[in-house]
Amino acid sequence: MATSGKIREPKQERSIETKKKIINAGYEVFSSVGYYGTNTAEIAKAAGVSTGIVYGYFKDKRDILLCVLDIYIDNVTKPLYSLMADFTLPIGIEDLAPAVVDEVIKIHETNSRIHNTLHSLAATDDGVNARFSELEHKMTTKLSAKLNHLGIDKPDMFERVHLAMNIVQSFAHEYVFDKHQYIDYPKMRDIVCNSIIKLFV
Amino acid sequence: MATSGKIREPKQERSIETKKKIINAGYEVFSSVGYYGTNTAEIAKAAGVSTGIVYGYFKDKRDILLCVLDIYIDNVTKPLYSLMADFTLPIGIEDLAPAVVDEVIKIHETNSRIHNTLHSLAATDDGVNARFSELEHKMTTKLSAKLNHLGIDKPDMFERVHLAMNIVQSFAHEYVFDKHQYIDYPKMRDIVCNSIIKLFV
Amino acid sequence: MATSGKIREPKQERSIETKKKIINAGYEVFSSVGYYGTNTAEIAKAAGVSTGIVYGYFKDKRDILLCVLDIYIDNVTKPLYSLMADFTLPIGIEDLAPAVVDEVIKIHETNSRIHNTLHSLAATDDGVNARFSELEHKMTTKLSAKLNHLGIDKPDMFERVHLAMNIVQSFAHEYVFDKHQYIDYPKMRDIVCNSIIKLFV
Amino acid sequence: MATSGKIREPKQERSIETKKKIINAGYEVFSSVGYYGTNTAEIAKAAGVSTGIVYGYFKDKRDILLCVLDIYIDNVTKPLYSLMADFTLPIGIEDLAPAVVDEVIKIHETNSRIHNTLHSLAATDDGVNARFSELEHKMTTKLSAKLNHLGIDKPDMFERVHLAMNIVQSFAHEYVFDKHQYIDYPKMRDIVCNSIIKLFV
DNA sequence: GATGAATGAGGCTTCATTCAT
DNA sequence: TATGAATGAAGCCTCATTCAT
Repeated sequence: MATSGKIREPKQERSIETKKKIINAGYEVFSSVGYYGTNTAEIAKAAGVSTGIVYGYFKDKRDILLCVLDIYIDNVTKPLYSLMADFTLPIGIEDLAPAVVDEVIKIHETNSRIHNTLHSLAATDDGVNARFSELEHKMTTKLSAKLNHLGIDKPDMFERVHLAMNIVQSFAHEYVFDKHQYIDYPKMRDIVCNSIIKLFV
Repeated sequence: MATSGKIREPKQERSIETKKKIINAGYEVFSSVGYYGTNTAEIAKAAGVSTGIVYGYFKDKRDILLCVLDIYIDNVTKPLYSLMADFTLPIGIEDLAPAVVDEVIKIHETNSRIHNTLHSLAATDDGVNARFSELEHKMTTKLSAKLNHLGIDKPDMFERVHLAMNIVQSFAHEYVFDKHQYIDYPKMRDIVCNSIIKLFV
Repeated sequence: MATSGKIREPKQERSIETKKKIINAGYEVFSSVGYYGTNTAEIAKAAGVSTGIVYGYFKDKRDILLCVLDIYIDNVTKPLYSLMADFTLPIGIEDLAPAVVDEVIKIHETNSRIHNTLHSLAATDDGVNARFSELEHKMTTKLSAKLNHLGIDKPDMFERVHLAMNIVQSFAHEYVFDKHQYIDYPKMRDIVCNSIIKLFV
Repeated sequence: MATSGKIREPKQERSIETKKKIINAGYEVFSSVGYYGTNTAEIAKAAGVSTGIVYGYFKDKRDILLCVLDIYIDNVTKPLYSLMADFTLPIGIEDLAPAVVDEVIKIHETNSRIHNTLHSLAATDDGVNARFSELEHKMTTKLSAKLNHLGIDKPDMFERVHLAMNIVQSFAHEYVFDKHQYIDYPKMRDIVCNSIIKLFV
């Protein structure tokens, strides 16, 4: 993040703490009422700081969002990377797929609301959009490499992995929000797993 | 839908035309800069009318959006229903899937930007969200019935159809925005078709 | 009412009727929600005419109010003049005062709400204010003359009559709105009558 | 009174000062052009502050008015209460009445215009109306008690006191605005005093 | 005369951001 | 650093009035 001269890059313990508090407050507030449904005063209040100081740490409101996005990306990637690290040979896609699906659901359960907010903004904010793309790119690359490493290989791996990710993500979203009463989500989960498996066998 | 007493329910040619102009302007403006990136004055200007008259036809800014949403839903459903009507026996899922995928891509090419805007709002607007859910429900039901009618049957049809729709939709989105340079979208299209086919054989 | 060239002074039956309908509608609407609580469209609607034609008969919104004020003044003065005409010798202030008080109450019962509205505007509208002053002036003069004619005479008659009118009016207002629960209004009426009587004996 | 979360309940010197400035500006502006004849921007300007900060201290425009009403009530009641406190035995209604009348005139000379504005709104605003009623109630009660204490007693005291107040008030109003040229106000004052005296002897 | 659609100025209010302390 | 009061641009909406038909 290119921070202009006016914005402090906090070095001291206390400052770092304050900045974190604001980001966390932003995370909460943006999660529950969205970016446009809130205002900086509320974020400051939720963080337990004054309105003014927010602009000591952030260039503007969007800058807070960008930091929240960083947190979100961490929240999403870390457990997945960690899960991937746990996969060791011998393991087949049959075991891998459900594990990933369930993990993504778990991640979504904690982050679905901020996901919504951030995703909403990707439509109009190129910066946000770019980060989502980058995230997908990284995940695709990492996952492909991992699968390859585990002996799972097919032509057009990027395309398959990417598609798999799309499927899992849109399913996790539905699952968490439990949008449709006519859908049996546990059953759907099995079908999802199966579809993914079939992508790699 | 429920228009209060103050809102004109246009009967005359001229009124209907004006209302349409505003909705179309809303469609354009919301498409290009999003709901929060614009204001009623700009919509009015784009429609070639005064600010005031907008409130003669719509309760508020959101009401315009809701009408744009109606248009969007029409734009999405009509060609699909029409496509479905064209499917007649004998036809297999192998032919059906690519046709649907290509049609959805085509639809998305015209409506992707408004789709983004509307989808963004579903996160914070229950009304918008409900309409999207309803749309998905209707599509799922119709498609299931159609497949069944064509002799394509499997257990858990709703779950399969719904998943298929999710897959197609998220793919079409990617395809249209051509987000990732490392993805070969035509190839991905084939994989998508294959995944869908496998859901129903 | 100096009506500018654009405003028709209706000559035809039908036009006169339309103008009356609008004034009556104004009377009703201004009575129930006040001058600022309404708008010309509502008046037109209540009158069963179009918005546009209102400006065929009236210069502006205020002009309607001024005509309503005329009606109000008629409503107030006519019954009082008629009552005064009924007073014939021999009659004393003891009989006269209660009769007037009761008549004013009766008048207020029908016109209290428009009275409120009009009185409100007198504070900021010099025209309205002037008409109220004129009304009071006329009433004072007429009443003084009548009393004199009936042999009721005192020094400073204008002052006494005017005060008497003030008393009756403020009482009638309270009586109609029954504002204070701790007041026994019938009793208060008797005291009011007595006070007035004492002004002239 | 009930200030929502967003409204500053000023604690600091500076805040209190600003709030006062706005109320005073409201008092002036509402006095001279009425409630509907002005807008928040003008009030802010008159107070020497920005438009925005007004909404830091007040919920809306009406809220300012309510605070102005508080000031008005203070302006009216304090000198009267103070005058009443000065009355000590032995004193008769003959001395008391003129003192009160003159005091009310004095009060009205300073507050007549805001009185007009506020009174105007009582017609359509229940809150304002209620406060006026309450004020009258309090004054009636206090005055009755005081008179009783001074040995002035009659049946139906509330009715008499209330009527006396009405008389004084409507007279003071006329006196201040000097509405009628044909009225000799000093003479009228004497008649008013006499009427009041006669209510209590 | 009559209609009701259209105009556009202006009011109320919010809120990202700055500033005095 | 920190506070929270202050700024002012901008958004949404209303409504008296005009105008095309």
